[in-house]
Amino acid sequence: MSIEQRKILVTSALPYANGSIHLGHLVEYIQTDIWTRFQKLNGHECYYVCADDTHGTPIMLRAEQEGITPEQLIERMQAEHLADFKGFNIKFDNYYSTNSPENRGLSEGIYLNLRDAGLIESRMTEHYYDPEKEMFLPDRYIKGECPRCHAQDQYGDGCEVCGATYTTTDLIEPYSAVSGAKPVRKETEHYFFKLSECIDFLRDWMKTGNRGQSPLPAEAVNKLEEWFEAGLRDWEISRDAPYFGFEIPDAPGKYFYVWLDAPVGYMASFKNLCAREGLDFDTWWKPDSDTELLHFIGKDILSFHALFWPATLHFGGYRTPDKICVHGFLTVNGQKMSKSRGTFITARAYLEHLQPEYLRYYFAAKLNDRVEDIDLNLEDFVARVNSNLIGKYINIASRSAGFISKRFNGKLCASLPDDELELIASLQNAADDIASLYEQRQFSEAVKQVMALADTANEFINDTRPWELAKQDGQDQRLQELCSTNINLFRLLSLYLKPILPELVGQVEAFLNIEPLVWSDSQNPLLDHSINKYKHLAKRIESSQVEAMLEKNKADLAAHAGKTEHSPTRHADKQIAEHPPIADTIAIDDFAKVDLRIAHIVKAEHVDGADKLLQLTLDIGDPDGQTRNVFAGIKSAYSPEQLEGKLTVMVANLAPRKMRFGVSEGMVLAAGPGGQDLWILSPDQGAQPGMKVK
RNA sequence: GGCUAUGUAGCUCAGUCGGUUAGAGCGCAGCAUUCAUAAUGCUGAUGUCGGUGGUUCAAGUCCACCCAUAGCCA
Repeated sequence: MSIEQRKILVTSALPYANGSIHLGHLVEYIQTDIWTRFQKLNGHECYYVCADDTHGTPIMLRAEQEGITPEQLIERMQAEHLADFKGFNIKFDNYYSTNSPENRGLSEGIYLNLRDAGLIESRMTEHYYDPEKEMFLPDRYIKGECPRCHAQDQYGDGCEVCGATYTTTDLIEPYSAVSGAKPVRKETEHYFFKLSECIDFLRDWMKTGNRGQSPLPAEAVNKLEEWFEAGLRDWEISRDAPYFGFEIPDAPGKYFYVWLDAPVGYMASFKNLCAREGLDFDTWWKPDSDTELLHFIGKDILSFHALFWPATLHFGGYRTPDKICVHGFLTVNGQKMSKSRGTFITARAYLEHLQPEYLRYYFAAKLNDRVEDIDLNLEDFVARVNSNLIGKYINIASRSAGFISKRFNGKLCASLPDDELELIASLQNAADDIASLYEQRQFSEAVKQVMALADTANEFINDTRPWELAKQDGQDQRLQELCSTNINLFRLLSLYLKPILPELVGQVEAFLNIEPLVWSDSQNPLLDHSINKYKHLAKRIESSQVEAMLEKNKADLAAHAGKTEHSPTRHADKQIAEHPPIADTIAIDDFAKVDLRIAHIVKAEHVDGADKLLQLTLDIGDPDGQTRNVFAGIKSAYSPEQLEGKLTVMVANLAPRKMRFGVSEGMVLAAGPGGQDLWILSPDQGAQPGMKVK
């Protein structure tokens, strides 16, 4: 394949410096890494840059809680992140930090350009303020009572129990999740980016991109149409001190909101690389640059990358991205990753028990160019790796190499008969198709095609029966031809898998005694060449390894419970606060007012139209056999089947409350911050329905 | 609640413009094979295409509603 050399800059979303890398993150880094490795094998000038996203309130508060500076915290997290990425053979050309001089300079420059273009405006706005902590609070740090269903401890943006969405100011009895203090409303000046004025540019960019092609997948275009339809709101880009971030140049005491400088971190990381490698930054970032710019992101941060980012770039004086590659989320065993189920698997826990390239292979076998969630089914993972990678692919080398080293001193034939050359050619001819699948990020289809070629190779070996020739006199030459053919087939398969399995194929190259393979090598068979003695290249996964990983992961999560809050998404304001402080002291009489009873969950069912609720039928030992009907906001943590038959504790004398779906006659007790991290209480064995808890 | 997606064999997924009997890999069963750290080949069984209703000569595919899963609503 002779092609013009392209100049391509690729990024993955920046991981937030407040949490560990987990398998969900890795979908993205592995996807990006495979794509960039493929481009490099194909001879293009391709750079893959990333950085830690280091600013924002959660970092500031966590550092404070640990008694260290934010700089110390982000340095430690960056080292952790880098070790995890290295463990999975993610090869960045540069990995940097948003807390860098380059990023400060670029962010300030973009801001000033936007200001000069008349797109920055300051307005007085009212926000919640924590008088004890003396700081403004992001919405996620305000909790209170839901204005619709009156559930307690709900966040400022929506109710986990009834699913209502509202704004923080609607909360009843709000309190600060940082200090527990009652927040006050306070006016402050904020800076806004007038996104509303960018709508024509964005509509146009969404349709035709930089080169007449939409930079977005169809699903994302739909989503943007929806946003355009609703009209774009201006974007608040400042935060008040105290804040860990960059101070706004012409506004002392005001800081850039973390999401302003985070994507600029892509540029900053690249600028840092330019300085090191002598590249010209402007060639890549000037308006109308003829280089390519691609961002790989998860579907959760589409708005930042498809609205704010292109608009800030365009009006800030830079080029816009050519492509936003959007992937879905990772589920484990068909469900959202969950700490309580032990499926919130960290990169570290995986690496301690399993080989990184097996996960790379599994993800590759499922990834495509669409915004779809992919599932890590652990049983399927074991079966698939063992049967495809070991049984089909590695086995081809293993069943041919012995003859070559024992009988022919490691030497491959100098020439092959036409039939064998034809077979090799049929694999060579697949190179273009497979390349185009990699290019289009259809990795699952690429893997499928490579595995079909591996099947062809195994069929060939079966049909030609080299092991029989080995026992016959005078068949040496034929045996050598066949085994040389098989080694050539194996070499081609290895090349085609190299973007996915760089480390394993590195071992293959050592075994074959060849220079690192590049894509164009597919067209030249390996003949008249000495290979090294075969050492087994890869081992099967034992399911016990997976179990050990889950155990270890569970133990880690338990050890860190309450210390670090993870979030399935990876950015600042999604992070959840620490435990609320202990409430005011009460007298025993106050407690005695609460009538707690052991309840038997007779029935649990989904509620039509409710996002968070399960309807429970509870038996609390009523002599007439009367049961209680309770709506509990625990759907995100439990399925009905998990609950039926269980014993739990309920408040039996709570005033019945009319909810949208019926009357709730009490509440069940549960602990945890919410979402999947919610655990209902259950009594020790022997307790009977109706017993009073005292 | 609104929106964007997804739902096809035990598992993981293909399925183009609506067009014969709905496919693949894995797993499973039987046979063959023993070069291969147990790996391979051949043969075979397996489906209420999430549900209901509609459009059509014809629906996995188009439409409406519902259910489930995930995400977004800045």
